[in-house]
Amino acid sequence: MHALKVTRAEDFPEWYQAVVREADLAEPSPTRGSMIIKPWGMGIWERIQGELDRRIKETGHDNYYFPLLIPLSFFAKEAEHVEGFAKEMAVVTHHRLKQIDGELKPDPDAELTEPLIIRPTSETIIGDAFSRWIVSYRDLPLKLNQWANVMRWEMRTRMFLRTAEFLWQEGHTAHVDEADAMDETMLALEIYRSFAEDFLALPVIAGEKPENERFPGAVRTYSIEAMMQDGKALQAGTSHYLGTHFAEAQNIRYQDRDGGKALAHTTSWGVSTRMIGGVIMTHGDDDGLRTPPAIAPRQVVIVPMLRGKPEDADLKAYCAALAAELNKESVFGSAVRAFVDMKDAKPADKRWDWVRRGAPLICEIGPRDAANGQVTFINRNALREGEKIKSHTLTRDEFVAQAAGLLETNQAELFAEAKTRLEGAIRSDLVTFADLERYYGTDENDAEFKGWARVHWSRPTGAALDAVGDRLKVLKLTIRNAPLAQPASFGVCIFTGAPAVEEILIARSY
RNA sequence: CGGAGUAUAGCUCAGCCUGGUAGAGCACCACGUUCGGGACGUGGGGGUCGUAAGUUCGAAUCUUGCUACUCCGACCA
Repeated sequence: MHALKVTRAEDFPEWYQAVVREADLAEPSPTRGSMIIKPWGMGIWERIQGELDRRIKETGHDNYYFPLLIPLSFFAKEAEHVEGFAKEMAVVTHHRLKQIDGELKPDPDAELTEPLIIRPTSETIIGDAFSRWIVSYRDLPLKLNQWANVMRWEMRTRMFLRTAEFLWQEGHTAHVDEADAMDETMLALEIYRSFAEDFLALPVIAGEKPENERFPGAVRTYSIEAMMQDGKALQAGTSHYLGTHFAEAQNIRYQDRDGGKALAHTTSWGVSTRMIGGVIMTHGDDDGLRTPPAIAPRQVVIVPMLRGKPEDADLKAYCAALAAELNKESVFGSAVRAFVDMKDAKPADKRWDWVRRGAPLICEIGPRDAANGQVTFINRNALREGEKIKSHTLTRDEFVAQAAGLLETNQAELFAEAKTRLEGAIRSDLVTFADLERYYGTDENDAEFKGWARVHWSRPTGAALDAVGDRLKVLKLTIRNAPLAQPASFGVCIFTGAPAVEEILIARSY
């Protein structure tokens, strides 16, 4: 009897929805396509924010905040960029409401002279600021970051993975030349890779996106790709080298040493609340989420077995003291986050609430534990032995001394498990397109687990690349990226038979 | 935006075919019994059946429009 009604094997999308709901991560909101992020979900995002913000600042970036609303005319300047986002922009056109025939409507007399766009991303308005702030080569590099919400009017939304409004971090930088901007692009990508692996326990493959998957307006786009438990790929972060496209569109020029005028080279990079979706689909099980300890808002949850009797006072004191001792320990560079769940509810219910949320260590302390100076706990990573819940008992001193180590072990185990799955599910023996068709098949009802394929190709461009995309689309596949780590020599292109120049990852994706 | 499905209590759903004025389980509240672990008994609160219109003496039930959500696709970071 699992804590969730749906299992991953029965229906993966339903299971995902169930985890989001049952783990108290988020719920659908009355606003179309948007979600209410609940405490456990927001707590996870706050941990992601805190650590990533630290790493971003550590590498020489400062935080700024730009406005939510962007003048429409700003988008007209970069053709590819506007083409990429035009179909999903929310537009603000009025500044007043009025009762008309008993209905509250935008006041026709209060139409804005220029419509405002709710930012889908901030390149344009930040570029405008850059053009004023950058005068000399001495002003470069300019390395900015902002934490913000953005809105893209998506046709089909899914909690955390693709919502109309989402939270993210967007870095924007300007540099003297391509070499310096490319260094920055790769630095951001490496921050994401190491952050995902070290902190979220998400093994990822970093690489360059093919031409047809680039960010609108980018010269080169890089991504980190993670593998979900259904074998699909999730793009968990992106970094773009924008060349001088935005500099040209927005006149970001500087005076160089020789007194000449030159265009700045810009970059942008971001990760969003989508990462939480990746954590769910990587680490969740049929009892809910297993939250990686590094991002768990509460790492050790203590559930006192209260019985509404006078002895409860002693038990509460014991639990409070235990939490205080744990809080003095440190793990992942911060204090251990221990919490006593004093909610007036049945202990068994509280236990299952924390199991579904995925608190890494759940202590269930009864009067006998308190009397004997013991701690009885379950480890969310190894919740069951067969069908039965497995509980452990240590002395209080032992538990306090070992807690940080247990959390670190759990973090490492989650990563190792996901890494093994990732590496075991990449086929590199598919060398012809027929091999690819045979493996992925075209049967609509084929629910068998399919991982990724790592294949050689000749990097076709333009119409030839579109043709490749069409052939893959039949198999519901897309090119994810060309991993940074490439072999010394190549075979032939799986699509054209021409000599290959690169290895790429192919997968079904979110 | 196309295809399919769904919409009845906080949640999961029954009732609809064959129209007669609202049900179950879980959750919630009270009391009691339990108590090293998703306990049990008794009692109780809670729904204008997504929405609008039509047919009818009478609509959760039949008809039509609309809306929202889920899944698949298209689109997309």
